[in-house]
Amino acid sequence: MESQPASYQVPTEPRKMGYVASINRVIDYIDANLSESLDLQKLAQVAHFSPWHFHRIFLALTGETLADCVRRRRLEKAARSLLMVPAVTAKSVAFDAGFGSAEVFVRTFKAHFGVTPGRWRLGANSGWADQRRSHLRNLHQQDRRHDQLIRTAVVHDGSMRLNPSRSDERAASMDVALKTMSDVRVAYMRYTGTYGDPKITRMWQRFASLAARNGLIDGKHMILGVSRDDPDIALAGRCGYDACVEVDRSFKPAGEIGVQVVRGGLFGCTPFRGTAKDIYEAWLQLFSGWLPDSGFQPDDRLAIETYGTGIEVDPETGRFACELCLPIRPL
DNA sequence: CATACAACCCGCCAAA
DNA sequence: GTTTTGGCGGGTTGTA
Repeated sequence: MESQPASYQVPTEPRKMGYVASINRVIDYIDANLSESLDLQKLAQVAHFSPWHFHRIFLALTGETLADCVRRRRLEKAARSLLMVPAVTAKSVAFDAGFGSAEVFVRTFKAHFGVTPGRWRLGANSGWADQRRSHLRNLHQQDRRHDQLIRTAVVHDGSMRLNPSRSDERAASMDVALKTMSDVRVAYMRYTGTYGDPKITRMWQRFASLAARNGLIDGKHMILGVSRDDPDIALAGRCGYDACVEVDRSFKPAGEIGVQVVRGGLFGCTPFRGTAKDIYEAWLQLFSGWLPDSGFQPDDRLAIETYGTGIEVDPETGRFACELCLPIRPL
């Protein structure tokens, strides 16, 4: 996993699941309350641990401290806002994301992304792409089994900047439907890492069998995948993905499985068929191919993959079908 | 799980 | 006017 100070003991399996649930709950809380003040006391309270104990657990399992996590989530939100809403001043973007002053915002932004917010907004963020690439390389040099993933991820990285013409062709043929979805209460299992990683497929298998055992895959409950991050902005290895299944009020979180509400609203939806490796590029098509000329702008809700009420994966090819739903609002 | 302490970071003022 | 940098005190954080 991540590099950790040697003195920390990673908790043993059964207990670890409970910790994972607390950590997920706290991360959900952070993301939902970025503009509030999020100090250690408050977050430990959310997790029902003493500040000291929770700080230690969080660091051991996520590889970063709570304060670092809060700061990073704020920076990532601000970075998105800077690109998404050009009319708003950098200062108010900073306050929206929960920074206490413009000065701190500029300083921490530059320390994290390597450029000032102003330059980032002007599109001078290619340095960040390089940085993410090299970070990805470092991650996987520690783990040789992922050699193939490096290649695919780097190719994806390059293709999104270098080849706009091809996406234009496809945009014309892309069929996108506008849909309004309501909020959905779901049970979820969370993955944190790199999009496109085969570990996500394995998590889906674990999650599906668990859900089936609990009678949740019954042709009535909706199955969703939720991408929690923009891979162009979040550091490789820190992108979140939740495998979700709809549940009613009576369902209680247990062990590794948490409960959250996936926010509904207006989405631009397009059907997808392919393997887990292909899905990132399909998202890219929707985002950079369809969205710019659609008359809509991205909304800051989470992007959703809907799988209907059952998942069918071709055992031969690994192909599956779902619908990609991009949160949008009118311009 | 608590205390205690140094380092770090935030928030503020000034200014380029 | 907005964004960015520099400098500084006091509070928070990280860890022994």
